[in-house]
Amino acid sequence: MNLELTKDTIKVACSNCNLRELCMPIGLDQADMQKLDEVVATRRQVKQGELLFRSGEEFKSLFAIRTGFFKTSVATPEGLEQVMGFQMAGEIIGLDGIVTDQYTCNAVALEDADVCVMPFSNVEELSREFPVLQRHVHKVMSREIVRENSMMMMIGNMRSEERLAVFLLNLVQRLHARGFSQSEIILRMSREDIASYLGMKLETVSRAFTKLSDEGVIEVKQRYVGILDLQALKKIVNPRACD
Amino acid sequence: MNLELTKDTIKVACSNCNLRELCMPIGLDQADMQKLDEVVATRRQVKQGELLFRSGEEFKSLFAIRTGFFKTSVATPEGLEQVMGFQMAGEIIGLDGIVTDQYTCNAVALEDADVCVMPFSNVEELSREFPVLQRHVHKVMSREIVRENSMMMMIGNMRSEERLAVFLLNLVQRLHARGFSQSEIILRMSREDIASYLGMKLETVSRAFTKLSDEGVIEVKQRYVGILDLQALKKIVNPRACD
DNA sequence: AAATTGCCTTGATATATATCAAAAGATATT
DNA sequence: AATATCTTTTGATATATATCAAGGCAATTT
Repeated sequence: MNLELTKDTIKVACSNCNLRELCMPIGLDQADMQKLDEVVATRRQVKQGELLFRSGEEFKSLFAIRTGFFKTSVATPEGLEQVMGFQMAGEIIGLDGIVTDQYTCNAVALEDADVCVMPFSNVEELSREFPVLQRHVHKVMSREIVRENSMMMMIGNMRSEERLAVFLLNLVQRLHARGFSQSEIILRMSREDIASYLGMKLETVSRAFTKLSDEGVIEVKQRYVGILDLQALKKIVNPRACD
Repeated sequence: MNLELTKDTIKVACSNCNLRELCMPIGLDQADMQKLDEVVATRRQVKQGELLFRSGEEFKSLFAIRTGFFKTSVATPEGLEQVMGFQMAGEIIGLDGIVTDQYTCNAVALEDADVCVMPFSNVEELSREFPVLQRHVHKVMSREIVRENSMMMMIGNMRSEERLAVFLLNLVQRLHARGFSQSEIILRMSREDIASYLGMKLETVSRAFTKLSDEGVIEVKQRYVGILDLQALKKIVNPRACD
């Protein structure tokens, strides 16, 4: 494997990574796990505001986020930015590049980040050898398809307040799965980013925040969001089911 | 391979299929092609209005459409239907089922259809043996991710007329790639289906049709749509570029 | 042929969100 | 500390689309 070490690229082993439950297939023995360490060629650091990859750039690798927070987006024909998603530790980005051998998105770090570079040739090679990795890769891609399905549903059917509620619920759920609070969020993205992601305008996002805040469902102070009433938030999304 | 033949299931070889350029990897020799015939276990016929699979059903197989036209959709919490896509000959459906081992969509035939049943275990097994198939599967999934990206962009940013224009352009383009007219479409779906897919209401779709028709860009007679001015239709989507 | 049904179109009105504009808070700069 | 810059909030108004309601058109049934 071509392993070039610079000050920006530090090799780490997936087998020792505390995120392996998120990134890697489960149920591997130590020996296999060590073989799978080879998917990752290098690590790369991305400072806040910097691009991990840009639309049109040649696709070579998938990236597993170790730390940090990313935004993926594309430019619309009119020159606006459409946010496609927000990604955090343990998540894989770059899947959009496979089909045309070019990334279609820009991926920008919303906070200092550290990613594992997984050359796609490594992924494919090891996938052939390890069915469990193969299955894992397929699931990761399928999950992204399903996620986008539900985004389409949301943008097509929900009102602004509901969309914001879904957005916040999804964020806390993912953060909580990573050991963070299930009731507090520090937003890494601007209101404008949220607006684009949810298919609305930033003013509408702001008003939706204010509304939820006035209703006592959440507490908002800049980019801090506290979930005061989780049930109420869920009820906004789905008034029927009161789980 | 478990190959049960009933009156509904007829085995065919991909190597002789006239859709192989759409479904299968390109650049295979005859021998490899015949090996890959094994991805397809059986064929299945689906009558208009019938389901190929339903949400919640156990995921076993992907399906390659040989003939016919499908709609995939999910039910919203409020009991409405959200259309996720329309699929035609040469396209693969069922990818959403991989992640949870259950299909998340309903797939209903909008006209009598004939599909190749590809047990996912076959797909994975042969993918390990044939890197070119492996790559193909990855591209198919990545393409779906990118397609949904652009749907999100469209629903989030475009106005009703633009959305309808994109929809029609996409349809003719795909139909033309399959040897059909590049200026005439027989819509297989209702106005309501289109509305759901595009994130609008059926009345709005109807008005958008009328508008485009009044402007002389298209000709509409029920489910027949004639493209009278392709350039104008493209210009509605992207006023800047006049390609 | 008349009647039923389903789908589509059209019209009138309501409403959610966008747009335009300004002020208020933060953050960074000098 | 004061100034400038950027982000967010809030208000007033405009507008695109949704909603409600009725009528038209085709296909199917009786």
